[in-house]
Amino acid sequence: MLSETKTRILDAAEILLAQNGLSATSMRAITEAANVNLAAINYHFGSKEALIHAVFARRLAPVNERRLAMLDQVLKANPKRPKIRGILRAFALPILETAFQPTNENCPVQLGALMIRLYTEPAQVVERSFNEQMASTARRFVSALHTALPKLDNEVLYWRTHFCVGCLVHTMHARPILLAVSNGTIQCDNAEEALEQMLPFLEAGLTSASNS
Amino acid sequence: MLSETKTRILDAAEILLAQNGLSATSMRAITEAANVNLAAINYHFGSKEALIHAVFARRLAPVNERRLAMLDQVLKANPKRPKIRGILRAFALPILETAFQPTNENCPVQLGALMIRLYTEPAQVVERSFNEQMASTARRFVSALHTALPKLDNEVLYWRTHFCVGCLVHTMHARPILLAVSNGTIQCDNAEEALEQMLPFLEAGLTSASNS
DNA sequence: GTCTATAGGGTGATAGAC
DNA sequence: GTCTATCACCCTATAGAC
Repeated sequence: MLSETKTRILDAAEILLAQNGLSATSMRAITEAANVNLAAINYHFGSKEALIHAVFARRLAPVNERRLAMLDQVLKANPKRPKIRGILRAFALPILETAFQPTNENCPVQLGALMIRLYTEPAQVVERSFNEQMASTARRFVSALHTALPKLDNEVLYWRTHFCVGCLVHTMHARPILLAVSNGTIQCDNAEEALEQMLPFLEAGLTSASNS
Repeated sequence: MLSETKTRILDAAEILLAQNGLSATSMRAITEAANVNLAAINYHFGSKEALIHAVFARRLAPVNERRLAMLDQVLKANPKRPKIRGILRAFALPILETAFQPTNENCPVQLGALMIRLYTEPAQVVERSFNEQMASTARRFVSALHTALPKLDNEVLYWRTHFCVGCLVHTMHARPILLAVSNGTIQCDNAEEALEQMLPFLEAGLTSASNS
């Protein structure tokens, strides 16, 4: 069980890290927001880097558990030819929901903005988080897609999975851009709506002919 | 004409900003790499923020010029029903080429890693760069896609354009991830190869039925 | 477990000599 | 245009009192 202080630090840290990025967020800013002392971070986590890792681990672990549970369902329903739409949904929905669910009402932070740090911040800081939390999950999904699309060349499958991840990542963190380019037409404030737009696009891309 | 010092600062800055991010890159690191004095940045650019803006402007201006020139060609060839593949190519190729073209042989920096900062770093720092350099170009392309896909609902078109940008951005900056997940199968070291994989995927996504 | 105090160093920016 | 020197501030981490 986490101490209350530890939880308060994690809560404050994930909001600030998501908003401002990893290196732009100071331990001072975190401790002030969490109403704890500066030394508390080092006592509870050891260092800023270890705190960052803990922030990612807390959010990613349950997301990936849910992803794999949903994937198992999809594979069990059609073991020989699992449904592409189901695989994509299992990959996207759990993380999209965290991206559209504010952590608390005072600060409706997009967790997508936190996730994007895994892909963009200087490698060594988040590499451990990425490898521990994401790599094995990604391989499970590529393997499922391979079963669903047996005729697709392996190399093409890797590329297309990569494109799917790109769509997902961009959808999670670049909502302001979508809002701006669409002149305010598109608000997009729930995961199901985003998913409904995304799934047909991704499935069509995955199943398209390689060159036409 | 730029002074030699100014150019050296821009060259050094773009490499470091791309590698380490905006706030993690100090003016001291830049001036050391450029072999100029610390005060030179403030003399030539005024501030760190103004330097960052100059770095983006120098690279994005020619890219967007080329994009719009290519788009004009595509629109002129088929004014009433321009080819989707051509529009996508005009949007993607110019920036992909800069992403795969090292700025100099000493440090083969991916310019894609620099571009991604436009999407991920704290908004106010790059907002001006984004608005000045990207927003109008994006609108021209959305409008062209609208002409090419007249039956597509406006809202759906915005979403799908957004997904296309996501694929492109991810392809430009996340090459290491593609390399890792594919177990080293995919090297991907030139723009044409990436484009060949991307265009069928995006076109299929853009033209897919909205719900199936 | 939580605090204060501080070490030791990096940061952007600027004044002023040359 | 380019330098040195310096200001005022922020940073992470830790020692040691309570």
